[in-house]
Amino acid sequence: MPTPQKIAYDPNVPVDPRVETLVNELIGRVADKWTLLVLEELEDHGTCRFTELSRRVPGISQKMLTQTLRAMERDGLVVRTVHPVVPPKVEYCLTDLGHSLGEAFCGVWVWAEANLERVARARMAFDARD
Amino acid sequence: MPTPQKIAYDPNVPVDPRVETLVNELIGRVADKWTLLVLEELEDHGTCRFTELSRRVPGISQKMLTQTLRAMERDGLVVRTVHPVVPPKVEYCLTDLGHSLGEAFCGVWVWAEANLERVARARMAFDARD
DNA sequence: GTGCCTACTTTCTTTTGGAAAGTATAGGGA
DNA sequence: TCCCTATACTTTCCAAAAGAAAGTAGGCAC
Repeated sequence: MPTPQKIAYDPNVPVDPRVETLVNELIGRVADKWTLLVLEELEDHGTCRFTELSRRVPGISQKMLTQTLRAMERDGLVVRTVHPVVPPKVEYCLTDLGHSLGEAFCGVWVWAEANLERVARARMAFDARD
Repeated sequence: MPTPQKIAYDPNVPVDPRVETLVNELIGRVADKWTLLVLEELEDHGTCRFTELSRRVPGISQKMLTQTLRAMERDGLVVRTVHPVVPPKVEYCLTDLGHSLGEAFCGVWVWAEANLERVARARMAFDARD
């Protein structure tokens, strides 16, 4: 292990550009509307079934829910458990990694809630120009 | 002001569903790949010109850069300054609000850098199944 | 005149997303 | 027996969004 793990970002330590590319790709994958909403739902309600999620996540289509859950499973964020019964029962829950991502995004939820009004005012001001 | 501003999320305090809808919408707007990458660039390099940004943000097209910057401007995240010269010179920089969003996303960057390998391993394991 | 510079805009094509219908399977009711 | 229900998808079709590339404006150097 050549370097100890960093805790916070330090702009004075240049990052290996290959690492930066990988980080950008991962951020692009993970910073997705549906991934975020599913993550939040699983954080708040723990283990969920497919239909439960599709009811809880506002506006998601079944297609996007399947895609999002598969991608999250592949990335190690959720575990998918199939119970071989009829009608089918499939449960999804967060892994430790998924939970840690949820915590990392926590600041963004807090920010959004705290700044709703500021953004609304900025939009009104912008739209009123000209 | 009916309630004091919350600092952290408390699952025991139910949130007004209308507020939750607005927060979801705002998250959906702001948690966008290009918004994040532009935000990072402006955090790291301060004021930037259009072409500079399009060079620095990997893979963005001019069209998406314009769209992203306009949306960020409308939301009060960046300021756009036009210098009436020829050839044109337009500078973009973060507002306080934009900077605070950057800080809120900081946890996600740290998470991504810290967990690159774990995600890579999860993907390999997933792809090796069957 | 021709070309150059920047910050876009426009046009066209490809990719992605959403809505709705279809699939498989077993049990229960008429 | 036939039909209906329930769940977790998959498929199909169409609209919306994103990407690539070319076009625009307008002063200045040559």
